[in-house]
Amino acid sequence: MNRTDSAPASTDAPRRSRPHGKDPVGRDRILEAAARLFVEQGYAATTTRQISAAVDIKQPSLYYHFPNKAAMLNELLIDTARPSTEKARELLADTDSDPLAQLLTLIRFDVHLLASGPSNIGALYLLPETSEPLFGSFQAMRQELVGAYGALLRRALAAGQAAVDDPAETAALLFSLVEGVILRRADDPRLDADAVATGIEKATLRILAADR
Amino acid sequence: MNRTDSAPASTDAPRRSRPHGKDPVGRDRILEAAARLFVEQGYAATTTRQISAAVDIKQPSLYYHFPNKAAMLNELLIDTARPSTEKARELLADTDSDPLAQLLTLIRFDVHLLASGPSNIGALYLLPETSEPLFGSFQAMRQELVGAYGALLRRALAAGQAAVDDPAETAALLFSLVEGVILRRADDPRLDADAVATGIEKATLRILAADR
DNA sequence: ATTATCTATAGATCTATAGATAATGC
DNA sequence: ATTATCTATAGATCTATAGATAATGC
Repeated sequence: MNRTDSAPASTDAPRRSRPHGKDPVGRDRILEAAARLFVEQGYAATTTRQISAAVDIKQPSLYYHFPNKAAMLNELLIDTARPSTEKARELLADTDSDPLAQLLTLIRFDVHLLASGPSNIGALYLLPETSEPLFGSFQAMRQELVGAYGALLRRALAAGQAAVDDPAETAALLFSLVEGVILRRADDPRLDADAVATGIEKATLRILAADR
Repeated sequence: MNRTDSAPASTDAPRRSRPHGKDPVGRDRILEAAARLFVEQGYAATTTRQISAAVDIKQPSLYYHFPNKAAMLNELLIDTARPSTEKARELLADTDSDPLAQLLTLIRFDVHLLASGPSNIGALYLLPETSEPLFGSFQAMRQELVGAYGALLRRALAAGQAAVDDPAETAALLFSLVEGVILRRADDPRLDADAVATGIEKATLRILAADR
């Protein structure tokens, strides 16, 4: 709405043109606006006109940056999921470290990702539209992340660092405990990321019977 | 889609008319169809035409049963949330029983509600539209339920049945653990309700340090 | 007379395309 | 010449209302 800034859009990117006397809006500002609206209103309920208004351009101008509305959601989903997936790969590749500590590291990483940032970006994961095949690469990333929780838990069990009856069930439960942050933040926008991270870490240790 | 049944719509309700030679569709079948579509596609993405087609009537005929689309969602939300809220009230009113056992009863009740039934009905809670003021009475029921988790946990702590650092944080965490069932069921439609309930109950006992 | 449907349609969108154009960089 | 915008608009919806009508119950 309030587009009055005249500073360069970016500091390191090569300088671009400035038609109509303003700085170009750029994909990133459009994506930020779309993210906030998608999280607050949902994907289908958010119109391209609302997105364009939020960055103070006309609705058809969006199509210079994106081929369609779904491409915006796809990019947001992948950008949001990527850090977790990369962290998980990195941890899985390191087979020399303490697996329980690695699992806790992954959990803390994910919790901070979900609990920080200006908008509840993880709520994008909960949009019904994400289950469409169009967003398959995002779904694959999430499945990879779930798999990493399971793999790290099995390693911790093999190392005698945890004691649980049903490893698959426990891995799914831990994952949903982390994702529960999205639901909690939706209920309470002022959620304290550190308090939540601490609570989930302690709960994890107890669930794994790793604290006695 | 497949509307061929000719049995009476209901066994106990007073017999109603049958225009056009078919049994009347009735609010309940419409709500079931709407629920499935809202869960699968979201509210905004589901058209009134899709709902009507699912019960084999024409789109405007819906408006004989409901004033508008939002009224369908509102009724679904309240019907879905009511059992949990009533159970919670009932448990809170009984101050003579074992509070930890009561908390576990409430958790089991909610998990079964979310994990059973033909569609993932709890996914209605996650629709972005539910945060609109229009659905305020639903939101109030959910807040009451969250409050009950907190109240029962505090009673259990006072009775020395649990040991946690941060009761408010723990209550919110337990609640999100239960609601996590919605997310797990969205990922895996064939989720085993009993296995999940057992897993969550055990996790709860450990989180509360009530198992040692 | 009442119930539950139907047909027809108004009015309001919403997404995306076509083509023009102003500012910039070379 | 390229970039990033604009105006105008096609075409496809989507929700809800108006009014007609067939089947049933009294």
